[in-house]
Amino acid sequence: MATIYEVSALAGVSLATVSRVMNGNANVRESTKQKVLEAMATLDYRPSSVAQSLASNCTNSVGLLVSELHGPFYGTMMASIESELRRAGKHCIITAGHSEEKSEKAGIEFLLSRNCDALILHVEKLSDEYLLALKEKDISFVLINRQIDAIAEQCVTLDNHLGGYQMGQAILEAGHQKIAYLAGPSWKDDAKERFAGFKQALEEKGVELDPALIFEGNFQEASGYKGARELLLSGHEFTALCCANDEMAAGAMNAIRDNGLDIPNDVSVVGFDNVSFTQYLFPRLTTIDYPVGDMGQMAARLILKNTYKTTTSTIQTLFKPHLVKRQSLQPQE
Amino acid sequence: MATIYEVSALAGVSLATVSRVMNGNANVRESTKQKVLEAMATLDYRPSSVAQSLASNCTNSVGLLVSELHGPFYGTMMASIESELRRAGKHCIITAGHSEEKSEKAGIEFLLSRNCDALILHVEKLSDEYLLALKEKDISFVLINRQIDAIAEQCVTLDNHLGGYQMGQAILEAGHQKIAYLAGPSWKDDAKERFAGFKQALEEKGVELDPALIFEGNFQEASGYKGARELLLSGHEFTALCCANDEMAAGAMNAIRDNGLDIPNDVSVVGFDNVSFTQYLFPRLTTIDYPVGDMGQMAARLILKNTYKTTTSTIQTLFKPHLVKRQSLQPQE
DNA sequence: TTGTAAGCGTTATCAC
DNA sequence: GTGATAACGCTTACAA
Repeated sequence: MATIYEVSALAGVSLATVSRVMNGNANVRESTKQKVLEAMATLDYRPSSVAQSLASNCTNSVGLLVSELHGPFYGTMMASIESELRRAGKHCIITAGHSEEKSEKAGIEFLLSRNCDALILHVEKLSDEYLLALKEKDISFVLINRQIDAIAEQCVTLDNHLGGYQMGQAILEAGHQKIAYLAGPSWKDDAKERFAGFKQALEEKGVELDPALIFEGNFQEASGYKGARELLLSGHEFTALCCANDEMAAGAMNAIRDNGLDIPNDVSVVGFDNVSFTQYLFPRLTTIDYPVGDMGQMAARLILKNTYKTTTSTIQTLFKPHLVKRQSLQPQE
Repeated sequence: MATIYEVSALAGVSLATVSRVMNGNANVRESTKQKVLEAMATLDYRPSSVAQSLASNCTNSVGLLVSELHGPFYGTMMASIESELRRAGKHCIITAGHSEEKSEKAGIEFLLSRNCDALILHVEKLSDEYLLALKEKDISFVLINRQIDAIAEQCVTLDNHLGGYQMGQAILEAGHQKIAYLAGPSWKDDAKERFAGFKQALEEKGVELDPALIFEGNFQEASGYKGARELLLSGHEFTALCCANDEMAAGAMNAIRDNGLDIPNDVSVVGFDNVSFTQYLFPRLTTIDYPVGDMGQMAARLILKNTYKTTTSTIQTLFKPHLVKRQSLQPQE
């Protein structure tokens, strides 16, 4: 691989001049610039990004920590982040935190050991304290799907409460009164907020939520299956099942049908997130859209603005969900 | 950030010694080693991976090019690759090729500009020539889901022909005779092979495939919907619909039901790939398993073995698919 | 076992 | 405008 030395020799100029035409900022006479460009071309020169990083103290890399690299939710998130950063000439190093504290810490350490200029973190188990300590260490990062008031300006979040509220509204408007709820894990803020918003919608209309019709799952399909099954077998009637995310809704739909019931004639189902497979479900799932693509893009822009000062686009940190009407929710006469 | 100089000063040893204890290969007296370790700890020293890369001419990074970062297939692939590499202390830089030649080239250029030690490529539009030229340039890479005989040892592939054959066998064993096929794009090798294997299975049993019951889609859900719909409206009867991948199967299932037919009573459906959402479909999709996780892991191991010489695990480049029986395929009396 | 010193390929600060 | 030259923070012969 040719180096800048060979280019400078061939072009008959100094290192500095070659560097100048590469970076295009300083003034170089057009004719010398051409000589350099030619030399680069004939040598098939490519600058060493490693040497550039060492000299400039900037790696142009941002670390991305997600819970899993598979899964429709993270897929959309990673895709939007990568594409936004790549347009700006930055690359991302992606790694997984596996929803475990130790693993999330290790992931951050790993990214830091790679000298990322900034991090985008989707962490579930890490404490606020740990994250605030990162901030103290002058590590620049943005949190996605996590709210810490002290650093609100670097948190990109969804209004989960509103989403839960919209879900509640939707089934009430459809005339349902006997309603079951498949909750997410209560230690997760988003799960709590979705549930709180949901309950608020019901309360406002004076509809009571039977405690026997609440099941706490873990956001995975299997727990959706199990939850719906138990709810069904408990004997408490319901005409609508609201699920705190789409995975659980998918599991629940299977359970409902395995119990011989029809969706949505016997029971309506509503999900949350609007991940891609919801359109493949039968019936197509009515759900609350989580604009994870937009949020990923915004997380990337925050980095671009704060760390690289390369964009001035306006910043938004709180996003709003919205109802997506499909066929799994049916009006109750 | 503390540097190696400060560590060496504090520990009262030379740079080289610090470097030695960091890398753990050369011999260092236990007592001096402890001094160095202590100094590192009190300074909270972290080596600069950038400087290490420059000095050692190894970035410990492997570039990964996939068509899209979202999508269940790529998700599983990326997850397995990342986890295998990470265990070995390597990181991956992931980017998207978007199934377009220009974009795939740009992706590779991008990864190369980042000085990756090796690449793992899932490319669709790039020519064999281009890939062989990469090889000539001494760029170390492995191809996933792509067979080029001249560099077979660095191609990790699935036996798609066998998969198509298994699919054909499965529906014949279930007693179907009137069979429709939703093919993948004919310019893709995997699509061609799946179809060829499928046809072979039918031919061996003397079952004819009506040309009017073949539709060429593009592996996306929408084309599955469209294909199934056209097949249905064509008036040619069939009791089983075989799809060249799961996405199209999902679309087809929606089309079949939108046309008032039942799955699997009126028509059986079989998919290919066994991506995660197939278990959420109703009825759960019978499909051919594509062991993409194992293949991703193997791709990573190939890199670990060839580029980093860090593993000696045995290498396998051809993988076999297998039938996964679920509920969408029903025996025909 | 440990130290010295020459790279690695850039950027950036000065002069000129 | 252009050229020297000193960083940047490590690794790695080669000596000692």
